[in-house]
Amino acid sequence: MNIVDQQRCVGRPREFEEDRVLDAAMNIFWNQGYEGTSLKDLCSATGLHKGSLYQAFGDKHQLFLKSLKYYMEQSFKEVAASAYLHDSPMANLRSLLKEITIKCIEGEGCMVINSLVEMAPHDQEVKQMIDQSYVMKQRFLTDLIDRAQRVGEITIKQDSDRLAAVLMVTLAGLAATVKGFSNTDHVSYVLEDVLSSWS
Amino acid sequence: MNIVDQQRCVGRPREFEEDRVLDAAMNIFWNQGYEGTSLKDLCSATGLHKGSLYQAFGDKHQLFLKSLKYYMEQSFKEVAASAYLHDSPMANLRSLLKEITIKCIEGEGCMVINSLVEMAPHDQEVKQMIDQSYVMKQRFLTDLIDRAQRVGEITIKQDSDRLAAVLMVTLAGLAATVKGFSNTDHVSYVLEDVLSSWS
DNA sequence: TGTATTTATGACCGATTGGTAATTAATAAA
DNA sequence: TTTATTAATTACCAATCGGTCATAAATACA
Repeated sequence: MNIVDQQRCVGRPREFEEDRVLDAAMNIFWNQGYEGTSLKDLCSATGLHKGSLYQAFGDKHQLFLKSLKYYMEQSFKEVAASAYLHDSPMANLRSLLKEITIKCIEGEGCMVINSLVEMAPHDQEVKQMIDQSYVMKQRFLTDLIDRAQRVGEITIKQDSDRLAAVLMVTLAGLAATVKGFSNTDHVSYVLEDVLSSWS
Repeated sequence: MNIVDQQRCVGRPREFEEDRVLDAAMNIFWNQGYEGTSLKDLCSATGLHKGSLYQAFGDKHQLFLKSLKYYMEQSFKEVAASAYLHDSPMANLRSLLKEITIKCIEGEGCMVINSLVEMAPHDQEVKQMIDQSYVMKQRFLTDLIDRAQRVGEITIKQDSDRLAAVLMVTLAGLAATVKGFSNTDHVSYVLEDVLSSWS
């Protein structure tokens, strides 16, 4: 019944771009957490009044879920590309991890890890979202490690699955650790050190 | 002027043990975070009315700081002992990490990492407390690694400082990761896998 | 030019927030 | 027994919380 490209053309037109609002909401949730962010904060960050916010995105919790989803999509896009720059799988892995590290330091953490720590134990929807992305990311890493192992760039003494799990935990640790450090030099080396012990 | 062991003996005596209240407050902050815990929560957890809570521990933030300090002391005591069980430094390191992992899974995370993620960027006092304990713990690990390197149980290809930093980040990652997993099998192996690549 | 429909705005809601202060109760010292 | 001192309890506070609703404004269509 619905025509796919049908524009909403009845009634007063929206005065905001949905993605720009989502981006603003994402940033403040990322920075302050769910409980730490009030509707007032969200209004001043997005420039919308709360009535509009509710009509467009639902209540605070729904808006958070949409913000988190938006974060996951954007951050993955931004970072995944750097895993296809080189011929060598190991070089790709390195540049991927380097890119993640940089983004993590720049953003002073990762919204997924923040939400995992704050909400996952008490919020089934958040937990599920994070779990899904976790599985996908770990698979992404496993593939990369697998290829590196097949060309002899990484030892085959350990399973690619388990090496990927190590990386996932290390990345989570990175995202937590950067929240407490002004000097991020030490942190930048950790992933390199982990990789260098795999050759 | 003050006699050290002088009991407070003037006025109505307290009906609670300070440590028991601190333990209850710690547990609920640990579980729900700072913003996620209300005074009502704290009252029902401790059994005290808020008037008493304020008189004895100050406001919510001060009570949190005292709870966090209490957590740090208790958890360190509980865990550090397992680093002196064996003759081999590597065996001591292993049992220490195993013990930390178990406690982390049992407690569904670590209050220090929770607080780091939620509060450190916006709370200077929390940040300082965590930073101090971080330095101490890393030094503790560095010593252990150093001894293991001197008896040839760990490769000297990498600096003990940097290996300790890797462990610290991995442990932070562990504390974050367990908050999203019902099945903790995979997680238990991560630290072993890291260690096994150091031999 | 109405009319229908959607959006923007701000007043409004009850509940809860962290925090205070007055009152009562319990003890030691005088 | 009176007095000083501290603790327990509760009534109370302004501010803020997340959320709703009535109204005005802006568009497409008839």
